[in-house]
Amino acid sequence: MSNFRIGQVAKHARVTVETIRFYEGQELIPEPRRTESGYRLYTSETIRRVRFIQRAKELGFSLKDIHGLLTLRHEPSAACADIKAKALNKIADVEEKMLDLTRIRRALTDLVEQCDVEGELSECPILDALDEKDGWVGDER
Amino acid sequence: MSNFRIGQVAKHARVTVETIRFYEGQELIPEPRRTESGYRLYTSETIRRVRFIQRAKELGFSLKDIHGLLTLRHEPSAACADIKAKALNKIADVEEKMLDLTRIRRALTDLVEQCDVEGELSECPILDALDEKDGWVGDER
DNA sequence: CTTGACTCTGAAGTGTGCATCAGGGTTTAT
DNA sequence: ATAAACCCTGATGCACACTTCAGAGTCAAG
Repeated sequence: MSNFRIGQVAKHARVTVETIRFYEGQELIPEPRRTESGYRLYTSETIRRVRFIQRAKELGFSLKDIHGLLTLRHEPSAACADIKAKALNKIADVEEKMLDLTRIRRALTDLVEQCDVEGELSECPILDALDEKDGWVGDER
Repeated sequence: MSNFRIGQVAKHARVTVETIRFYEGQELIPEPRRTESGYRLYTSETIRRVRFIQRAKELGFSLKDIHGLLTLRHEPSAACADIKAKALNKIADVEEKMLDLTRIRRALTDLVEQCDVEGELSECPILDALDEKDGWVGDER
């Protein structure tokens, strides 16, 4: 169930072979072993990794973020406490993303409802939806 | 409560003036009126818009997506049904993102727990997080 | 044993989302 | 009335995440 060549990995993970090689350069996937002639040989683990990377990207994580996620558990000499701290930070990131998504969805569902009730869209509920957590426009950081 | 110049808008929206002008070029914000000498004059509506754009970006929406969101409500001759369909598509996107984030958070909290209980972390739980919804690696489109 | 699909490396190019610079004009405070 | 702070346009530069060459070797099928 192993020994995929780069093209097969690409197909299964729905990316191009160049993306795979690029990820290798970025250390997002480990250097694979090679055939005698130099062809890369992968296992299905790599396919899972590449798929994970694609999903995480869609969620707004940068490749750097993703690298952090993927290497959380075996940092060079990290004490368990360090790993935990980092993981907790990531959790906070994730939760903020979720909160914002909730607001966006709220705005969108409001829009749909207005669509249902009237044939007419007077005001823009999308613009309103992300407002309330800031006060008036004049608030500074 | 109106008549902001570009620098004030930038400050209130926590971006640079270049970003504002860039957004104008991308038609993400409307062309503002001008003073006699050519200075742009905005209302607080623009500040709200720019803030909205920043949030949506953090969620992984591209500027093109955001343009779509912002112009949903007054498409040239779009039937309400078209607008609704677009909004529903976005909602589906958002909900998928939320599901994925939930899975990632789960993986991260599991990781933290393992950290608490043991000093030992066996396999990478993060990779598992986004796995189950695809079948085996061999599924094609 | 040749044709076509696949793979290799390294370098250069692309699209997005701005940031920076060059070379000016405008406003405001002192 | 002049310096500081702001604004203008248009061009160029930059980080990120790839994509596209260019030029060559490898392998399976007929």
